[in-house]
Amino acid sequence: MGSGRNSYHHGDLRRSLIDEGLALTRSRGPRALGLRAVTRQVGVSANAAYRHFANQQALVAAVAGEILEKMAAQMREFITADPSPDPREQARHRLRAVGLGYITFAVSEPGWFETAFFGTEMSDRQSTGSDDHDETPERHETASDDHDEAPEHYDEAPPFALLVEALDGMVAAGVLSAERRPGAEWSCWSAVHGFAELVVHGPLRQRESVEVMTLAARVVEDIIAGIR
Amino acid sequence: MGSGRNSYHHGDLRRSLIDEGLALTRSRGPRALGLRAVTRQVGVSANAAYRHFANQQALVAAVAGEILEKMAAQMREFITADPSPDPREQARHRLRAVGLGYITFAVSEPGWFETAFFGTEMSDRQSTGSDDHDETPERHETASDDHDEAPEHYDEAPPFALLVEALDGMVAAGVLSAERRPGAEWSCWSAVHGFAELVVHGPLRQRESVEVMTLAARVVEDIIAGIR
DNA sequence: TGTACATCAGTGAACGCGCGTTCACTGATGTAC
DNA sequence: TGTACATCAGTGAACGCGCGTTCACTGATGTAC
Repeated sequence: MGSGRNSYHHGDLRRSLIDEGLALTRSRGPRALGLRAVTRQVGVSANAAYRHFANQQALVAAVAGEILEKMAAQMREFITADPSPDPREQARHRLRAVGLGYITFAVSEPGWFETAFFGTEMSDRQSTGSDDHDETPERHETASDDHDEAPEHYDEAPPFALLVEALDGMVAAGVLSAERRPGAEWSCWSAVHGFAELVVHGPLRQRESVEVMTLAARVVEDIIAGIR
Repeated sequence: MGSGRNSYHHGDLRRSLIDEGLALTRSRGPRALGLRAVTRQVGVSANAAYRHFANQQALVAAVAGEILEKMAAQMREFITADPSPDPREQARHRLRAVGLGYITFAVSEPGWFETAFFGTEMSDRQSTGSDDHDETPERHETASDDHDEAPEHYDEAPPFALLVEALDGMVAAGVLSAERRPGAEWSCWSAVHGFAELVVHGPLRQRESVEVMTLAARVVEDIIAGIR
């Protein structure tokens, strides 16, 4: 039951594969996350991964899940730095922090950012595959493990949860009206995610990071102003 | 000089390859756009493409370029339907149309949408490749052709140009202040592009298209309100 | 109008690559007696 | 404490695939004389 122990053949290959997956995607993005590439890095035969993951997709999902946790952690860090005692300003700060945390993570870890979305996308493509037999697709038995796995849909992901909380907080603090609340998450997420894409894959790719964060602040201000 | 003529071996293979590239990406996205796949579809040997494109990337760029034109066309269609005689309302309508046209294109042609960005991204990754010899990289001689090619950076792309025009129009109509103008394109593009991503690859993927367009309208309204 | 020729758009085969996955296996481990 | 055994995490080889690109070539074309 002792977790880490290198007592056996490898010790904890599952953990190592995920860690190596994180390393590979961090520097080279989701397309570097192949079963062969990961096992090669770890120094294990290619099919050894099948003792721990049903297939490549399962590995990608596990890595994506951990990345989403890291992203949420970054966002929480931004939230914590909270100067104001005014609850209205606190609510605004919180929403701002959620947005800027999201963008900061994407900008500083583009490979991870891309993988998080690539991974979650992949994992629900599987349900759209064939049209023929519509029997229940044998819910995967891998569950009940820790919180390692990626959520099935990424609107259940931790970063999204933080956004929802922040918006609810805006309403509670009376700084966003209740009837403007529904749908506000899509405006916020769109602005922030779109900006991240423009920086990571788009025309803002080459810009200095100071400039990028200035523009990011503008985008976040604009969308917060806009949803009210 | 007659263009279409099936007078020779193929007639106009370059055109056919691009058309087939459009067909493939339309239904199956950018990853379906391989040299072998395209030539196979056209019914020509794999290496025949090299008579018309330096490499795969050049084909992708050409296809992406045509997609951006189609996207701009969609946006112009939205702009044209202009009911109001009031220039202030016209300016707002124009900006709204730019955003909704962009989203509509992405939603109705997700494969093309993805390809447009994938393609333009690919084509400037080449300049970031090696660090050793910094001699001038032999500007590609393919130029001087028609407007077939993709712009080198996609902030020069037709859809972006339409956005810039719309924002300038807002200032001209006095409905956006001059000092709020700089940077406004990034807020708008972020919101609209992000929303498109959420629909095409993200959590809004499965939603009904009526619902999607309702949400889209909200996002566009919010960001237009926010930039002022 | 007829013939020789240079051009160059296409062919077919091959190179070398990396991939996900499956197969029959081996051999270290913890456990039951 | 010592031995037999079932378990199961790993191995190594192979299957079959598709890819981009290069090579030496062929043969239809338009053109010069």
